[in-house]
Amino acid sequence: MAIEIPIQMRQAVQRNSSRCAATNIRKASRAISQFYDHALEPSGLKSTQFTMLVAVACHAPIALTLLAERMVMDRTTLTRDLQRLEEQGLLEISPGTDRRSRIIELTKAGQTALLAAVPLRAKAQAHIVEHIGEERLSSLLEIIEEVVVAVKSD
Amino acid sequence: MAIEIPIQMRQAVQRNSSRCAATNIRKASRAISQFYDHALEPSGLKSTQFTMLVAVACHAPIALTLLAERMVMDRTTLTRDLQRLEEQGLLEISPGTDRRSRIIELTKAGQTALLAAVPLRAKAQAHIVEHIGEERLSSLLEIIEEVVVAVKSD
DNA sequence: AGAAAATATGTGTAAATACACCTATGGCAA
DNA sequence: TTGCCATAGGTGTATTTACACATATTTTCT
Repeated sequence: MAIEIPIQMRQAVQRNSSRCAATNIRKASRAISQFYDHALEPSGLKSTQFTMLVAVACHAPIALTLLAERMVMDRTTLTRDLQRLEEQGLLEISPGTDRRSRIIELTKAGQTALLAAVPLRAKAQAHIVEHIGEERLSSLLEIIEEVVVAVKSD
Repeated sequence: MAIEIPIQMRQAVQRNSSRCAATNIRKASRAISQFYDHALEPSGLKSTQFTMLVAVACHAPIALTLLAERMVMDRTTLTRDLQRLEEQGLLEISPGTDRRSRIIELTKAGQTALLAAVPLRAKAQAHIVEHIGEERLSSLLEIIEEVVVAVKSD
């Protein structure tokens, strides 16, 4: 059964939580991901997939676990994300010399898709820079990196 | 078939994309969500659920679509997130006077869970503040709010 | 009043995410 | 050499997320 929340309690909860880093960063993550998804639509890539292809392009050939660490992402998440990209023919997953490991590389189609998406991403980013300026974008990137370090130093 | 990425192309892609707002904010979102999830574990709430209960506590009684707008979240996402919280007895979803709409309110159990979680969240946040300082947290919150506005003004 | 438009929500489907648990392989020490 | 433990990865399951499409009401206009 629903209850009425006393006004003092509302205010107390709000004071304590309105500056919640997790809440606000997740909110921004949703909004920005949607924005970039729409911007990347002509390329057929979602923003998450674009991010993945960039990471692979920069590090390939790289093993799965190492790539997961670089992306601050759970290894098992990466397994399935990469599977989808492999199904789409954008990258290749092959066993390494150590037969336990999987080596991730771009295919030609993956490289083509990535190069097509790069200017679309740049345009989306330019829209944000127009609104907030390079300075503040730099500050943002700098601070969130510090936050990532902070939450991992635990 | 995998291809080798020329070093110049790697560098070009990396230059263009390493400052990608979407990539970096999603990365931070993953890291921070995990950190808060662990911190909230004793309360039985995940950070997403905590966020939801806070929003409901602050706005209840509120209709679903309006709550979705406040949270910058897709309406249909909220439908299922709220369903789970309802199943757990933490909130109540009832039809409003307009029989199309659903009104969301906290239950007593929801209020109890929320109050138990508030100090856990505060402790998690304190850990971050210790590392980056109040100043930079304020900057972060300010800038991401600007980014949210920027991507919605389209 | 009746039809059309607007509003509020739900469902099917799929991607991104992570945790607990399981398998396969490699390295090292007794 | 064999047996143990560490390392690399995959699977089952569940949550968070959103889009396309469908349904139920309400409002508005003629």
